[in-house]
Amino acid sequence: MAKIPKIESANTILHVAEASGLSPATISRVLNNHPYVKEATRKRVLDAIEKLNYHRNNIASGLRSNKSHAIGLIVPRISMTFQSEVITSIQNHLYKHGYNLMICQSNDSLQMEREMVKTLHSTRVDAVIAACTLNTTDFSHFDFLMKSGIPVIFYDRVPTTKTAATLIKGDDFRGGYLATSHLIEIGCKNIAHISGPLSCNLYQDRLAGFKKAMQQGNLKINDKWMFYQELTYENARVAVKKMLSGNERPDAIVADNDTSAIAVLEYVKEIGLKVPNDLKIVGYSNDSRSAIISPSLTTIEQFPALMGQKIVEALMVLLGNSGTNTTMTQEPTVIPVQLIRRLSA
Amino acid sequence: MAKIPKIESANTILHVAEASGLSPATISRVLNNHPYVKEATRKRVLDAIEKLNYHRNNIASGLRSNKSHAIGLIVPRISMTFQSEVITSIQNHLYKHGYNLMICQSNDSLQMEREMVKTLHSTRVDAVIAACTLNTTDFSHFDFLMKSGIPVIFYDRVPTTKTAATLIKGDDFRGGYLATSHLIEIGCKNIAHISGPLSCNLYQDRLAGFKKAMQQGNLKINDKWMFYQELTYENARVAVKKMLSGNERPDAIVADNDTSAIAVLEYVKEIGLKVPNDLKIVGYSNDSRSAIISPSLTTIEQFPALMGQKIVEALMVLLGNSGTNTTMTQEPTVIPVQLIRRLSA
DNA sequence: TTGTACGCGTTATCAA
DNA sequence: TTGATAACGCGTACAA
Repeated sequence: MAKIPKIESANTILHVAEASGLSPATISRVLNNHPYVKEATRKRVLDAIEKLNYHRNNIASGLRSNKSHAIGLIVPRISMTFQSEVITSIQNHLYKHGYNLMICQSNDSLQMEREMVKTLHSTRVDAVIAACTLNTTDFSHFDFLMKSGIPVIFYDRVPTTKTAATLIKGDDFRGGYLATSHLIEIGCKNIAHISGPLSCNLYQDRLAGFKKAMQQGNLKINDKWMFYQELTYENARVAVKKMLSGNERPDAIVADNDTSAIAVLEYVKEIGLKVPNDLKIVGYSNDSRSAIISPSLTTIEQFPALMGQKIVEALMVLLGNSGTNTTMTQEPTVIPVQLIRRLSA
Repeated sequence: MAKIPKIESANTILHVAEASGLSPATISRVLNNHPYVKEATRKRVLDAIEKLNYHRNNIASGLRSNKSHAIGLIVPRISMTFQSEVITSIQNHLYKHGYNLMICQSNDSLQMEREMVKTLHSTRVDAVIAACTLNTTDFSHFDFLMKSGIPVIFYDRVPTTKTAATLIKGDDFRGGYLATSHLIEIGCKNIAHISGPLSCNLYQDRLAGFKKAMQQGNLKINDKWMFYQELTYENARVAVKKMLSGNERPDAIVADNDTSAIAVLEYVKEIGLKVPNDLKIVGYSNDSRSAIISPSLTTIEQFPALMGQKIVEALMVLLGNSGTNTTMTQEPTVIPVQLIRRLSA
């Protein structure tokens, strides 16, 4: 037999009003830090609030004021290292500004992403932050939010076409460039590239950086060494196997994430080649595994915590909570990247 | 000059009612899948909803029905591998049941945790899921939620004292036991232990498992080899340095997380000892790094995805959404653990 | 500086 | 099976 707990239904401003001998309007004023409240009155109200253990009902408040103080976040997968670090940062900063974070993951499904936009609209979040799926090339489902007055910030995976949304992205061009030109500087001539799918801006930009460095180094790109694929461990393994089975072998590989670079590194060790002597490898993301593997992996740091901070700063401007009167630029905010040199290249 | 976007203010059920020539009440019935709506009427409503691109205002709905369809989550840090995998699982399962996830991180601060309980109460979440801070020994701030009719589920780091909340925990006793008895089976006699702080149930239980295995193996516990500390890389390094600088040296170390085990492994390699020959090491959590490091790390798998699933299942029972009529047991639900044997032990 | 009265959009109750 | 009406708790225009 389950015991039925006695539920104290929550106090309202009416209770506080009664307890303090004031009107509900005054209570509301105190709660919202209105001017024109006598200090003594404020104190009386705060005492009553304390005594009754009153907590504002944000649902009712939101209905009236049209502000939920919740921010929606759509993300492909919470547990991807880079994403989880951005999210950690976003949540910490948002909380300081009095906003809550409502989190949705699309699992890289475009259909889920579309659904979640609707859900977040229904929830009347004050804004939406989104990192899109790998295959989102049409971003029009987000227009609905903006038309309804809900600002949208895209980060990491962002639209390449014109949009009214705010964009915050890593410097993927420079990341691709740094990785490649580092290899060239240390003497590589035959550089392979494991890229992500070009439907996604990230990999377009990294590829452009790769090409730029190759061109500057007067190196030819060998199409047999270029792979465009989802960046899984298995795919990378297949790719490197192919590359190393031909007559000509690359002397270096640039991979667009650390998972792929790790797959390469492990395969190469398995078949008895030495890294970096026989083959040099550069990854992307500075995943926690990259410092641990041996030889440790040279990779590109993306500063996820900084990205989270910039996202929230931009959001506060959009929501009019920023101290500064900054006008939003239409240009994307670009988060820097840095080559972390370790032993693999 | 920023251009002011034209904001279409959202349609309400009143608009839908007008467009379909029905009353708001009927629209609401359709939205909530009430019985007693004629099929033809339902169709008429759905058409109007479609035409107007209507989306229910969950804030208003929540005010009236006293259900926000949001679940609060309090977690020490989103980006810890284990936590982020549990969260991923929780979010995926919750979404299927039509609930949103509002996420807060305490950064292992008890004061933040207390604040967040209040915030989530104000938000009128339908339930709260919490993994507490390392130093939460008094859980009374959660009582407030339960008194207000908001059920609480603790997972991973749970209270050891009696509580009305639902508990879902890993089998930490067995994890500690498996790690230790494995070492004993392969011949270790002098086993050290790097434990977390005993304020936390996790480490109490793992320690008890350790002791049980030691006792069964007729092995003596050497107090100089027992460390109780926050499980950081640096702390573990200091600990192992101390252990290996004495006259007697352990032949194996059980660490309560993989970060500590990795710190041990790296230090031991630095000073020229061989793992597993000179020293055997077992970690805890099956962190992604543990398979990558060399030698690869023997560790304990905790099945975070399963834990997330069980959390949501328990929640649906508490919220009365479960198909089954299961009565909640008062016993904690225990998620199994498994020894992952690799090369370090 | 404070109080009165109304409305936000939805759902529940009751009556038809 | 459907409609009229009140209520959820709060914020704000307006009056005092």
